[in-house]
Amino acid sequence: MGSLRILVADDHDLMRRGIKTIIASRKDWEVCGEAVTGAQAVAKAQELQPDIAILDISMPELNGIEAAKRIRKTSQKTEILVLSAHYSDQIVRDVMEAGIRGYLVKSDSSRDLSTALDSLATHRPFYTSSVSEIMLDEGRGGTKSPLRSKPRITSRENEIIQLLAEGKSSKDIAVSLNISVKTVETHRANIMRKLELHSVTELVRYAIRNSIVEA
Amino acid sequence: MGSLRILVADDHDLMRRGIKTIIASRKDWEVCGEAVTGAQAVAKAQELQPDIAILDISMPELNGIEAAKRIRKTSQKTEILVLSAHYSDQIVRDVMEAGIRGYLVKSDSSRDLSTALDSLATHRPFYTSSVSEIMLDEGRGGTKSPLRSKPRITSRENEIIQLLAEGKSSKDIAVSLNISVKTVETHRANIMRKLELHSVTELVRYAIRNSIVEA
DNA sequence: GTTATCCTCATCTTTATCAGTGAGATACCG
DNA sequence: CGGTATCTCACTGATAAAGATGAGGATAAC
Repeated sequence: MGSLRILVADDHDLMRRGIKTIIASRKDWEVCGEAVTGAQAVAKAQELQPDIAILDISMPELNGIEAAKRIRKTSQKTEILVLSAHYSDQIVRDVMEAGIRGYLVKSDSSRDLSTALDSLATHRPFYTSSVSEIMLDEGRGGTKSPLRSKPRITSRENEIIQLLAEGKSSKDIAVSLNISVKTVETHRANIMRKLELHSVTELVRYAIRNSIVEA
Repeated sequence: MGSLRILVADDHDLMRRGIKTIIASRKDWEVCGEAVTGAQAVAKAQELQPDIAILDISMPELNGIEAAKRIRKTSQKTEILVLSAHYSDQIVRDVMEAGIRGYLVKSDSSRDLSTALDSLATHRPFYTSSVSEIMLDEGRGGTKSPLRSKPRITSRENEIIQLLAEGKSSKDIAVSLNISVKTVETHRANIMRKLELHSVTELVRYAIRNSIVEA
């Protein structure tokens, strides 16, 4: 038996409080840990092996999607629910690709959070209706599916997009990731080519549109 | 007598919950109303005349700053506390210019929210330390100019901000405005200095935050 | 009519980005 | 095992941006 152990990761203290009130409303649910950054979420998930991890998409250092991918490797039993401030097709695509089985927008009602947790507790996926529609579209395997035609952006590339959009230079990124500036520049070039962008300006707008960072 | 009546405006249900738990922790505080959009916040403030209005900056329809300006007109006794997702010098300036006496970043601890409410309840302003530093900087040398800091961006500069944020290079802009590249670069430098930005990345985010362009 | 602001253009130096190409290492998959 | 993808680092070269200063001309405000 035992209660459902939940890890809550969000950089906003007040948001974590809001989430915790929902969890506290059920006797069989408990918050086993909290995290403020994506990296911290990964570490705590590995340590605590929670039943569910609730991850905000927009977190410093490592965003929720990337954190989710890593948690899936180090803590296989953990179901993941991601929260994003805004809805976007790109996020949905990323969420599905990361094998995340729960997705909520923060403006959804908190009752939806309960429902989502109930679903994940019994290993049933939970997506809001808009997300389900996208999934059906993808499933049809249409040659013209606009969501399918986009090139694949790797985890490392996404990480670099985030850091670039946060205002860091190639050199800054090289230092913080402990890799060569040359490598960062190669990633940059690949990102630009894949997304058909031609300046950091366009890249920043891409990142904001897709909630990789906030404006 | 009577308890402190507080209006809570945020488009995220979970965030409102988080805020409400803080308010609920004090017997002499009560939530007298909630709002999901800026326009709704203005209407409810006029109707309820709360002691304090807590406004998220990023709300649909009407942002927190604009909502605050209107509330100050229709409900003079209401003290305003704004919350923003991230810290920015520009927001601080806007906040001060709007005559808002409380400012918190969502990543601040929820204990800071209690402290802020305590301050505003007794009509003392509350700003986090980083904000206070800006204010001191601004106040220095000007007896009556708390807004001296907000540099005026000229129309030509705004025009160039927009074009930059749309992804154009200095040369592109020079061509489309029929001026020298050197002139564009001077404008750029002036913009950067005035807004305390240090890269196009930051400039793009500034432009998006201030609705000069869309993401 | 002097002041202040804005727009304009310039020189100079240093650092960063963009773009193309190649290539070794590792890890995963069928 | 072989193929594919990813991450890593490098070289070369062209272009752009960042930061500091100076300065002339137009215009509107005091």
